[in-house]
Formats: sequence, structure tokens, C-alpha cells
Amino acid sequence: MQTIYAAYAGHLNTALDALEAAGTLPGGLNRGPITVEPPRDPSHGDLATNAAMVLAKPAGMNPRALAEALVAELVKVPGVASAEIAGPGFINLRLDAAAWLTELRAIAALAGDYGRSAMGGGSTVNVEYVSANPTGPMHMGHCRGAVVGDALAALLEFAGHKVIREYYVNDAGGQVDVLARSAHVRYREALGEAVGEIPEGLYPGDYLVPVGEALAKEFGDQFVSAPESEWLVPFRTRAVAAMLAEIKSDLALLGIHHDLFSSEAELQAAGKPDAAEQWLRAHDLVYDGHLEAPKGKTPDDWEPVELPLFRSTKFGDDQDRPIKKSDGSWTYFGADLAYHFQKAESADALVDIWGADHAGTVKRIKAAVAAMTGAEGAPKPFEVKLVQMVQLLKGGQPFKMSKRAGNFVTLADVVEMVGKDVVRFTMLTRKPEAQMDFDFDKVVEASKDNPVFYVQYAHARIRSTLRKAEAEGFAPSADALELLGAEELELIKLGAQFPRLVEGAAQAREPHRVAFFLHDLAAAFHAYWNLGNDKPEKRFIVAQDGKLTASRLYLASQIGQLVRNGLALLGVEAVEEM
RNA sequence: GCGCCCGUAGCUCAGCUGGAUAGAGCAUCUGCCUUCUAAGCAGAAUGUCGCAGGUUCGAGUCCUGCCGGGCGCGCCA
Repeated sequence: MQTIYAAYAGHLNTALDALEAAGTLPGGLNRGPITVEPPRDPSHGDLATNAAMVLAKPAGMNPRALAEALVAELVKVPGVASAEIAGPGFINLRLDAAAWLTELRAIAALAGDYGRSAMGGGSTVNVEYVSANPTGPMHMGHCRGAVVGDALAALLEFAGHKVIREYYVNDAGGQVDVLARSAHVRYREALGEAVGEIPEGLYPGDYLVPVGEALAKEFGDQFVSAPESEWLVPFRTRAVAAMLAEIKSDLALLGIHHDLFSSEAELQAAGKPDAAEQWLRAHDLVYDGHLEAPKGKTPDDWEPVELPLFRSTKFGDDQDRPIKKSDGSWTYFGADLAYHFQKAESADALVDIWGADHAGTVKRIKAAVAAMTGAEGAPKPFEVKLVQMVQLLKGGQPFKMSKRAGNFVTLADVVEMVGKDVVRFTMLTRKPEAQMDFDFDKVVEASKDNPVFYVQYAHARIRSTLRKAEAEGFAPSADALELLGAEELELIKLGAQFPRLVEGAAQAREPHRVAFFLHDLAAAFHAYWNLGNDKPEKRFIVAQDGKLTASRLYLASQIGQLVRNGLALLGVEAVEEM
């Protein structure tokens, strides 16, 4: 659907065409910087455009003179009640009530699809998020990226993209060998051996106990004193599968389900990194060279080694980066670039959600993707959204989590204590690139004050009103919407911004904007509701006036629809009662 | 030392890709339940948008330089 703002931007263009045709305005001016937006201050009107200010200079005209000419055209547009010049040359438009009531009917007609946009044009966006190492359950450090990625995926879908939700399983590096060794200890333990403290460097968490038991059941004691080379691969495979199952069930607690889990090990087995290396060498983007010593602190044991290096310095990186280790295995980066190339084959654009601790590797991967997808024509759009660290606190004290140390706050624990909706909404009420504190105790204690309930409460009130009205024999109806007054129109105007908001948020890849919009909408609704506390004639249900009641119920019903549409994007439930 | 992110009310944060008089929540104070849900509303109070320059009709927003905080800077992942 077209937003009301886009529709009037179209009318504005027509008006500008008319001025050109009349010779008032020279042709060929760049209209790019022109905006049609709701003014920040609603008292200025419904729509504001900067057209006169933007065009005055290149046209060699006085902004006010141009604005006056434009206003003369704009007042002819249907739905425009008034057009005024203000400030340095803004043109403020007011729309008549009918224009807004039409928008209200559109919400009803489109229902769950109100706000859905064709902006994406059906192009496919691959959103990779979570991608936590399969070495243990999800903890709170993973939570923010998971929620942001999931909400972004839903948002992009709503904005007209096909979306692939993807999880990259790092099942090929050293960390999964450590996992296999840790599982081997638990395996021996399950067979009755007193293993004591879990050795330094292995994962000590209890979550590996059932893995050890399963291994004992499957293999008996055949690997108890066998050399590592005999059991490493089967133990690794089974432990990774078990961890992945645990991660999936943790994600399900948050309502997160990926479409695709891509295995790094399979990627390597399929020879993808080799193919990528060949291609990059052919294009002189990989060469054999010596790695510089690391910046900052140079370790004592540093010695230059010859390695295949990717020319990331050509793309603004500090140094060229190795794609293989000296033992011939792939570095994380070497496999990751092949992985991104694989993703790009089935998507028109890529988005990665990463933790900020990986910020240092953004340049090299962006460089690699640009090089590999841009060989013919324009490179595939690829963005890395960095989600800043969540600093975990317990009772105001910083709490360092470590999977190695076995002390971490699991996602499952937090979801169990405060609920999925609180966790999701909390993670979405700030922009992802800002750091945030997450005080476990405070969140549990203050979960009742969470803004999510404010939004849900608005929905619950609407539903409760509709239920009561139905019991009293009233039904929503659009037959007499002209009875709605200024206060109702204000609500409609706010709600009508939802489609525009969806497009803006999708374009900026900022799902948190939806959460803030919902909060604003809920605030406007609660304020409207409370008018009825003082003045019974302002309530939704006015027993003496069936037509007015039906119209207000219709409005309430559509506001409820908007709240549901917004919450659906965030993956938060719209409750019927509280 | 270098790179990325952040700095807005006492605290936690928005600020719609440069618009008009910078906004919410929490905390504090004052009112509002015989009522469609008070998990709500109305009002009061709170600011050198880190600092200094620059760009232009116009800067919290863009550029440069400082200051402060976070993250990162090995063939780890």
C-alpha cells in the first residue's frame, strides 16, 4: 500500500510540474532533497514540506514567492483543507477529516496487512543472527543480537522483502574440539570414573553431563583410554548436535526460529573456501606474504610466517589478513568469506548481526564480500549491524560471564523469571549500537514496570471494551465516522504513521523504532481513554448514542489492530486482558 | 599507539537519515477510581544535547580536532 505521506508527495510533484509548465519554476531541478513529513509539532498541521526552501536557491527565487505559488497549486488537491507558509518557508498542509477517516477504513480493510509495504520489491535479504558457538546453552550475552536480528527479519519481511533467517554454526574450529574433550571427561564420569575437577581449559558446565551419559550409552567403555584421534570426531559430532539442540530450544523460548543452519564444517568439506581462495588468487586479492606483528602489544614469541593473505588493506583495513593458518587449516576469516559468498548466491542483500566484540573484523569481511560479489557489476549490498555489549550486573556489581569458567546467566533462566515479552521488549527499547546494562536483579524486580506492559495494557483495554460493548449490544461500525471529533482524529493521525514508520525502520534496519512507536501510540490511547473518566460522554460506550458508540468502537478496534501489527513485528504477544 | 561504537534532564534512554519552541520512562511533588481495566491519566520540576571550530537558509543530527567511557587490535572464534 501507499502511505498517506507518499500519496501527498505525489501530489506535490504534480504541483511542481504545473509550476514548471506555467514557467514559474525552471525545469530540471533536483527534487531529491524534498520531503513530505508530519511536522514535529502537530499544531503546524498534518503534513509539512520543505520544497520551497530546497528549490528556492537553485531556481534563483525567493523562498516565500515560490511557496506562495506552490500553495496556490496545493490547495486544489483533494483532501487538502488548507495550505500555509510558515517559518523560513515551510508549507504546512492540513487535511480534511474525510482524508483521515479514509485512512481509518484502510486499517480495517487491510487489518493485519496494514503497514505492510512493497518497498522491498520482493528482493531477498539474508539476515544472519545469533550464530553463537555450539559449545553450550545460550546466555544473556547472546540475547540482544538474537532479539534484534529476529525483529529485524520480521520487519524486513513486512516491508516487502523475502527473508532468510540464518544461523552460522561454527562447528569446525578449535572450540568444538575443546567441547569434544570436555564431553570425553563427562563420558568417563558417566562410566563411573571419579573425574574430580574439570581440567583447566575445558568447559566445566553441568550441561555436558547428559551428553557424557548419552555417549556412554552409545559407545560403552571402548573410548575410555583410547587415543583422542579415535574418538574426537564422533564425540565432537554428537556434542555439537546436542549443544545445537539446546540452543534451538533456548531460542524457541524467545520465539526465535531460523530458516537455515549452515555448518562451517560442511562448508569446508564441500571445498567452498578452496574455491574462494582460487578465485581470489586469480584476481590478485590473495597472495603469499608475511604477516606483520600485531599492533599494540607484540608478544615475545612473535615470528613472521608466510601465509596466504587477503589484501584487506586495499579496502581500508590496517593489515592484510590470513585466510589459512600455518598448519594449513582455514582461519575463521578464510571460512567466513567463503560462507558469505555462499549466502550471496541466494540473496540480493546480506545483513549480519554481530556482537561489538567482533567490530575489528568488519572491514575485512566487507572487503571480501565487496570483492567477490562485485566482480561483475555492483557488489551485493552487505551490512554488518553491530550490537553493543550488554553489561551484565548483579545487584549493581559487574558480573563477568565466561563459558570456560562455567558461570553465566542463561537465557532460559531469565526468560523463565521475567517472561519472553519483557526480555524481547527490553532489548528493543534502545538502539542496538548503544551499550546497555542488564542488571539481572533489577530486571526481575522491575519487570512489572516494563514498558511492554504499558503497550499490552492499551491492547487489553481495547479488547475489554469491545467485549463489554458486545455484551451490551453495540458493534463497531463505519457508518457514521463523521461523528468522530478532533480527539479521535488525533489518534487516527498518529496511527496513520505506522506504514511510514515501518518503511523507515526497515530501511535503516532499526526495529527499535517500532517499539517506540507503539509506546507513543499506547500513550495517546491511554490519554484518550482517560477523557472518559471525567466526562462520561467521552467514553467509547455512550449508551444513549448508538451511532457515536459504533464509530468509537470502530476506532478502538483499529487502534487495537495497529498495536497487534506492531507487536507482531517485535514478536511480543498482544494480550486480551491483564 | 590504531580502529569501531557511545556521550542528550538526577538515573535509563528516544529524537523519524539536516527542519520550526529538544522529548519519554523511572525517581520527586500535586491532583483524578460509586465509572468502558488506576499496570492508567492530568499537572509541576528538571538541559551549556561532552568541549571547540567548520559546512548552510537551518546542526542534537553532517565534517575536523580535542576530552571522557566501552569494545577490539595474533594463525583465537
